[in-house]
Amino acid sequence: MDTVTIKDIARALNLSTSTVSRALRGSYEINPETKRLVLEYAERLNYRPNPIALSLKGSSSRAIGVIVPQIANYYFSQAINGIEAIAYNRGYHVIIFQTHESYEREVANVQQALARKVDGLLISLSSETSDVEHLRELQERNLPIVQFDRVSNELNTTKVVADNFAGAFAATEHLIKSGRKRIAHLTIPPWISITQERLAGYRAALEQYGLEYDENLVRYGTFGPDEADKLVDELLAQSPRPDAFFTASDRLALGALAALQRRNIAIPQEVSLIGFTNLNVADLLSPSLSTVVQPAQEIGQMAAERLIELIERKQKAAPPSTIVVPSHLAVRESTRVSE
Amino acid sequence: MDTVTIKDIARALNLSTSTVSRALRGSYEINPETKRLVLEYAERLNYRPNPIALSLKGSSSRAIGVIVPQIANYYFSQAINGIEAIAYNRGYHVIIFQTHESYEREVANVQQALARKVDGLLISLSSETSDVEHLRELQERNLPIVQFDRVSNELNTTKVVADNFAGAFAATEHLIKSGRKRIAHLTIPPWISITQERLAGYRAALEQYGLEYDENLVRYGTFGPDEADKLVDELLAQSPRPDAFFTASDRLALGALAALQRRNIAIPQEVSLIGFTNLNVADLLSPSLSTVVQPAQEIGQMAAERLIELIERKQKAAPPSTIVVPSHLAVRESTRVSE
DNA sequence: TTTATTTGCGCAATCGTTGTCGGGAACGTT
DNA sequence: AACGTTCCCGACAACGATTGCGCAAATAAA
Repeated sequence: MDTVTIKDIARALNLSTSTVSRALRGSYEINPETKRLVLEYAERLNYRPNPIALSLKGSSSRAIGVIVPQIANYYFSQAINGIEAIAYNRGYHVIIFQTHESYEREVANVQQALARKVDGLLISLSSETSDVEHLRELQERNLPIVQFDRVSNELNTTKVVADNFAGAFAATEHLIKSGRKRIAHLTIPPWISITQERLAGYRAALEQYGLEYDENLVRYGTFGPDEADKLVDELLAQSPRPDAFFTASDRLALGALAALQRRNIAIPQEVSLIGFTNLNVADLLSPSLSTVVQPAQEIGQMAAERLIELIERKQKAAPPSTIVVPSHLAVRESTRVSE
Repeated sequence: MDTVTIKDIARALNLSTSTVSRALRGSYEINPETKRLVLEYAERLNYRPNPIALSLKGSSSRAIGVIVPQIANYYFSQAINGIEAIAYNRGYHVIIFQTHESYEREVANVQQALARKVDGLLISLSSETSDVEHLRELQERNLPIVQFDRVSNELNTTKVVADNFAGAFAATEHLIKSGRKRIAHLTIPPWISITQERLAGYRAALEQYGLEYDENLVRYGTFGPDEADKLVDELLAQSPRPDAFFTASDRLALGALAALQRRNIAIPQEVSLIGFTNLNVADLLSPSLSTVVQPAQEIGQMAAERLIELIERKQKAAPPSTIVVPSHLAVRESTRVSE
């Protein structure tokens, strides 16, 4: 009584549903005149095919699942923004799932996405995830998957990531060139892909400039609140004290900034601070925060584009590859030494 | 071959699909023994009912649609976070739509949500929306709707909003009490509900403290980028010059802050600045920004709770009401005058 | 005129699940 | 012995759309 179905059209035009269906999708074996009639009537009634019926029929659901640790995070919300923009243009819907950094919820979310018959999955792994069997299974069932940001190399899928190595290298190099010698690295859990890459970039820069890598200067946070305080304390307790902090996430950067200010440590006079973040307010902070800028939205866009290509081309799509989106250095007050 | 259906179970146990279906939902007219058999087998095969088939069948899709202007906005991403948390607990999925502040896309999104057979809709109107016929129609079709944040009073639905009047009143009062006399109000488009309420709070405070309301001090922005600059210029050009700015959104607050700094106007010495925002970095800005804090996540949660109640109780749910979530004042440096 | 071929369309199955109906077996009641 | 009840369960249709198959009429070829 409510929404128009193919049956309504068939009844009204005294045709069979098959004919209407074929007319609507322009099958060659329908009389042009009949076709016109159907099309006009459908237009007039504002007919829209029922996507639920279509998914049930087995074709596609025109929905993609997006699994991220947390929506209320500037990085991910921007990435989702990019994803949604592409998906919308291509006629797909986006169903969002949050893992809240929990492996269990990630597995549950993957199941749910599957049950919803999403045509493909975009995922950024939770910090707890080390085992990726739940994804491998999907892959074997031929569900298109694209990983982004936090990816696992155990999984042979297309991946879209920022250039973490180069970004970390550039940040570290910048600190070294501005005269810093004991550069601490405050980062996220070690088993996450981006942690490794950033750490590698950090080490490579140290090495290139003849500074020793001291693992006591590296601290791994989780994603809990206010843990930066503790980590900063531990690092400051060392002697000689670090003269620079390189942090690997928004939260840690802000946490470190707040922690240092609370301890009345002058930035950048006493210690420099640079973040690997995505904050749009970095230059309004006090002091304005130097950052390695990640193109979150672009990453989301590219991931969505790749996924849709995978969905629509299936077998004949390009083989899994890793797309590295460049990041760039934004130098601001927090690392500006005037000596 | 892939996912387990009720048919597989029926075949394996030599039963009919009807019986299996009934056994699974514990119908009383199934032999307990049979029931046990079915349940066990289903458990073993990890059977999950196909939600697509269920939605087609006409019952519920266990999905709710969320329509917001923009995900990459701290307010909305937090609200969505709250929504998702509640939805997840109650077994619902969240399908996200962005309007990008476009009326046309809002209408399209509403249609899409409908086509997806969402069980209910949470919506925060786009800034372009003045006509709400597209929603009234849904309402007449008995689709549960809850409006939040940017709501229309043309529509008799449950609404969840921050206490915009009280928040604006408190902000204005605070500025007045700290000695400000010409308080400018930088706000969002006038036809949005929250604009009206905040404006009313602003006016009420002026009136209560015997200050004249000057409409030249009120400027309406859109949601475009970098427009704050222009508005700030216009306001500063007046004489006497405003000695305080009260802004109504994150973007305007940050824009005003940046604009004032670029003009080398000292905050709070020359002008005070207070925002009606949801920024988590407000106290790390330079100067730290006084704000009226909106409980975005809580608003999302309450909206989701109300919606699900509406969905599950249908007719016998509570009648539409407006839930006002209190906001509070956070005074920081940007309004701290030491005279 | 008879036989092929094309054109245009309908029938029925299908996807996974549920609701309506009805029917056989076992039991209890006269 | 005949009838009425329960108790369990299966057949069938339906939700909205697609699709393989087949069939009739019209046209072309023989």
